[in-house]
Amino acid sequence: MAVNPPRPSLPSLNALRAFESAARLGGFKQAAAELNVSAGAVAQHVKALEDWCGGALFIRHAQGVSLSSLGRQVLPEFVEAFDAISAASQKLRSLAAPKSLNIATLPSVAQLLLAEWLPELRAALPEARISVTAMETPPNLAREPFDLSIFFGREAKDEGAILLAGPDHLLPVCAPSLAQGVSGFEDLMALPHISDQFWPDDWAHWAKAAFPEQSYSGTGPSYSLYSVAVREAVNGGGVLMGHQTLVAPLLARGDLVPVLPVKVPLELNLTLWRNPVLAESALLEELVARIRELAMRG
Amino acid sequence: MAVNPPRPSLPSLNALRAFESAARLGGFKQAAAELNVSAGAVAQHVKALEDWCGGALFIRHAQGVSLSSLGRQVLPEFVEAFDAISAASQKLRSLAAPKSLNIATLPSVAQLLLAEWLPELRAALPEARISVTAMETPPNLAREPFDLSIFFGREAKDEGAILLAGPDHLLPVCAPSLAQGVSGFEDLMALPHISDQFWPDDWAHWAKAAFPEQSYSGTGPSYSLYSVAVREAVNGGGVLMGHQTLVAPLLARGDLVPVLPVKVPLELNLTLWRNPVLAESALLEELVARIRELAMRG
DNA sequence: ACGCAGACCCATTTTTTCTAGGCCTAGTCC
DNA sequence: GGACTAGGCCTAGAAAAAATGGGTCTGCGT
Repeated sequence: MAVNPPRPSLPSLNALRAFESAARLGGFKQAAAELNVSAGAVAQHVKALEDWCGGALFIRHAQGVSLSSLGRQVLPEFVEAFDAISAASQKLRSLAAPKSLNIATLPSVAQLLLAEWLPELRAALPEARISVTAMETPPNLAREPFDLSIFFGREAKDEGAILLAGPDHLLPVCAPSLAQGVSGFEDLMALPHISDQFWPDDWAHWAKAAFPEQSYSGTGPSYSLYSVAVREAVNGGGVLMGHQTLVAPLLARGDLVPVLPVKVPLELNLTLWRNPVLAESALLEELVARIRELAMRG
Repeated sequence: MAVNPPRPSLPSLNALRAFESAARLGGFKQAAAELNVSAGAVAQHVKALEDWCGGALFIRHAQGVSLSSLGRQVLPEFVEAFDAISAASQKLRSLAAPKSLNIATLPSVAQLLLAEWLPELRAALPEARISVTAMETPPNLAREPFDLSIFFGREAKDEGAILLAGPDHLLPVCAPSLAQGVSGFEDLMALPHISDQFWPDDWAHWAKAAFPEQSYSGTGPSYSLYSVAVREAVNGGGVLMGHQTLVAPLLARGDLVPVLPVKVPLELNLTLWRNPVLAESALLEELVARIRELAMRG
């Protein structure tokens, strides 16, 4: 008795993080996505925290939750605290491995642009260790361990955002051999339409903007990786609805050609974001400058 | 493929906490005590963190560890961040249950003083829910969920410290019946000496200061709980080396009497600490004021 | 030289955490 | 107004993480 009775303690850090995430993003589901767990796990953490403090942090509605007044009062502190943890971890990472530069980007950008640029980047920064991580959704740079991210954004007005290319355009492209004799919408429709699962509406969007009077109902093979779709197009497997930003190197090289000279602008700009919590680093500066250069050139 | 590839993520919060604790306290063992786990667990967490960032955070010596330069660079950020987490949690607790007041104290203080005071405290603060948690070592109020702590301290110059009683004194006490006819050191030595395992040197200390020319080699029953020792003394089981601060109520009531009129001062002051991270609270103010009053009176 | 303190390593066990799938509720869309 | 859907809740069981414990190693201080 009285040896080491369990002392009351603060709630588990993971529970606090689940609360912070759910409160900041406005839902257990979004928090679950951010934390890479199931929504149920988040719900359990939040419940544990509510049990600990004895008050409700969220008001449960049939569709979603909203912060209770208690939750609203404490949220800012937790956001700041977890921001501080993340920032400290990032600092630790960058101090421990100052030569390693981590880039997060879309699989398509990684395979079609970065793979193109990397030899030159490596040559320009021989001492750096550049890693590329492909992902579908942009990382929260304040919370995930990357130095840079390259994604398509609507407008690059966030802090640390750098426009890499003007508005993206859609244009149908295919292998040179396949393009011969195609001169109008009908000809184009007669060919197989390659599409990508990440941008499933590209064909419809292009058709509607380019040939509003025609009705488009396309079918064709679809791929989850844009680069595979591109490869198929290069191999003569059909016509791909090309994102100019991404297929530019292949157009320049002549591997692909525009089928019809009709470009449709999109509200997507290839944008580079720098991690806002990281300290200045000459190496990183240099990498950013090189990428800008390469993007401009392409 | 490319569905949801595991994204690199920040290190686990528990690993970061283990690092922070070990670095702040200067050893895995101390960190283990603070976190209520074994030292091996702390070592594993720290190792995981070192693997994550790829650098050593501690330099291992045969006896203990010391911070590496990397560890030294990032420690302050982590300390601040975890302080912020703790503060936010405390705020959550106090907002969710504003009427509950948690006091941490020594078992002896809880049983001999607080138990004495509680009826009056409850009467003075009827709406409050006062909880008392007994523990051997003072809590880190910035990190553990208590509003107040009451412990013996050398000098109350920390922030938030309030002296509850002047320097503590040792004096031998026993039941009135047993005290009769005891008039000197010899008489006292002839009686059973009750001692407490938390302060095992009380008798020797008192004897050396009060009767330096005599040699003391005492034996007698020893109890892990001071209050049990006190009860034994009240029941006539022997002479207890009393801490004046603690036995004052019993002396006042006549349950115990001084055996010899020889008090020896100690460098221990019963001190009350207020949680430094908590916001102002009228209820807490009132409780502090009442406790001061009761302590002064006793 | 010896004993000791403190940390490491690793297999095992315990605890925590996560998932899966069914249920419930309230908007929404024919 | 009935079906559908989104978003959370609950519970059991599975999976993963963390903790323990004991054997080992290394220098420091007697």
